[in-house]
Amino acid sequence: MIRVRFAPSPTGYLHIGNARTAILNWLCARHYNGRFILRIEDTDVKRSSRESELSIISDLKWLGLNWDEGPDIGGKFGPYRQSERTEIYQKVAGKLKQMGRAYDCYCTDEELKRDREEDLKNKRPPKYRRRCLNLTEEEKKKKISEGRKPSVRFFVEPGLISFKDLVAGEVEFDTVNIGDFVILKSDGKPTYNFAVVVDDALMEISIVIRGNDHLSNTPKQIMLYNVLGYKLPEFAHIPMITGKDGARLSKRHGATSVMEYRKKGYLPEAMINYLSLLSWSSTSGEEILSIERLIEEFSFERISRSQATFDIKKFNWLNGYYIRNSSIERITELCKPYLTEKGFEVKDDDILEKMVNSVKDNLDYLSQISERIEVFFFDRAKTIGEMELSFLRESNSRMVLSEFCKKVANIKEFSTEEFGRVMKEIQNETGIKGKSLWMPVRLALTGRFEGPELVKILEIFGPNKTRDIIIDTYNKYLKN
RNA sequence: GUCCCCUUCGUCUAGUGGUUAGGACCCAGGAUUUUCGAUCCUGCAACAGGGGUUCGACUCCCCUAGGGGACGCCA
Repeated sequence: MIRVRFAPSPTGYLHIGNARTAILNWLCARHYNGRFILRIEDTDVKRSSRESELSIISDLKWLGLNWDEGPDIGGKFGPYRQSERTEIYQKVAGKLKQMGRAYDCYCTDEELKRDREEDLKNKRPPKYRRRCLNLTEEEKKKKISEGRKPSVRFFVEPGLISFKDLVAGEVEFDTVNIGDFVILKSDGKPTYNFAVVVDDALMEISIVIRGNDHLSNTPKQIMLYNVLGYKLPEFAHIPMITGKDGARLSKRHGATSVMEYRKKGYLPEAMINYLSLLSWSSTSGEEILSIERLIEEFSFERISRSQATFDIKKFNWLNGYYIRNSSIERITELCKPYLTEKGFEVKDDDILEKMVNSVKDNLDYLSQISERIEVFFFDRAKTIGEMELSFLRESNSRMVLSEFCKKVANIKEFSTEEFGRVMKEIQNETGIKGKSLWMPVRLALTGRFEGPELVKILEIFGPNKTRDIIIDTYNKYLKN
């Protein structure tokens, strides 16, 4: 049974990079019919919060990633929150101390920092100097009486650690480059490198899929596995997602949280599809892939080793594709909150659907809806711009519109068919056609060069209102 | 500074010794269109550099350069 896990730290919103890690874990679990476990790594008391945990869970659910065991639903390997497993870590750390593979360290942050800076200044790799390795009982007592609380460090033995990563391939590390690292902080909480090993082992995680930034942590963890006699899992370090400058995705690259994209109106299936395309490709070469296809095609072999740049343009394209191919009912429903926010209320759902449908094919993301269908709520001919106005004042435009007004003024029951017939007449009589013929009408009606198709506006406004607006605009700007 | 990873069009990628180096996004042009867009078609554009190995290297090896990551009582 394949068991994989996603283990976020609840210190903020779900990050795009973490979301991708979650997706890959989930795809792997579903592909192999294994179990997907959610574990909360909240050992940093200061930075972790329940709000973050809740928002991460909410985003994961929105993406459609369901887990088989987790803090909210339990499971037989629980608890699934590290803050609730403190005694476990302390017991294991105690065992390590008994084995002589861990020891108390009384160094203060300041002392450690000073050593570090000195190493860096002398261009030496910063490494713990084992100041507390051979402390006598006297010295320990003295430190304690000074009010120092010890942390616990793992004793690193020299040697070569190598393993075969499912993505990175064969990797080897020399432990001389690794200092004795802290496994238990002075507040009694475990550090990441310690907790992750204990939990992954106890929760019987069989494949550890995580970001490539953890690759150099792996030898530390393998030492722990070995000393503790735990069964080693397989490792799969997936390439990181970067911004345009090649550095890991961060705030300065723009939106980095799933929440932000969610709010902007990106579709979850588009996000999963796009993120799965980063550092991975289908054997078929296709890029539009359903969740089912992604599960079916998941394979470590097709995950590339190089980092990928997050490209918002391609994401927009893909999201637009999904919007275009979703039902008008769904899109309309999803658009409602954005319209409400702008005060665009439409009682009749049929009309609203028509409005949304008139621009549905042009959206990158849903929140664009309000500006796109603004034309139906404002008389935009009243706020016409300079460029638009000068186009309207060209002789062709004047001719088209004056003819239009003249022909239409005496028609009692104006209809859509009538509208078409009148335009045809104008075309025949003046010889003006195409853009020159229709743009004046569009401008007079909407005040803008672009917008929904004219027929669709006509359909929503109705022939009479359409006519009235055009005549008004003509009278206002072109009468003399 | 030390260690680890990476390097094909601007971006995401295909490619596992012999290909006109393919696709997608972007961009440009055309078609269509009652605007923009959407759609269809066409085009632009890449093997980081240098050594090997080989009859033959994008592909295998080494070096250099560049990028990224780790070296925290953050995860």
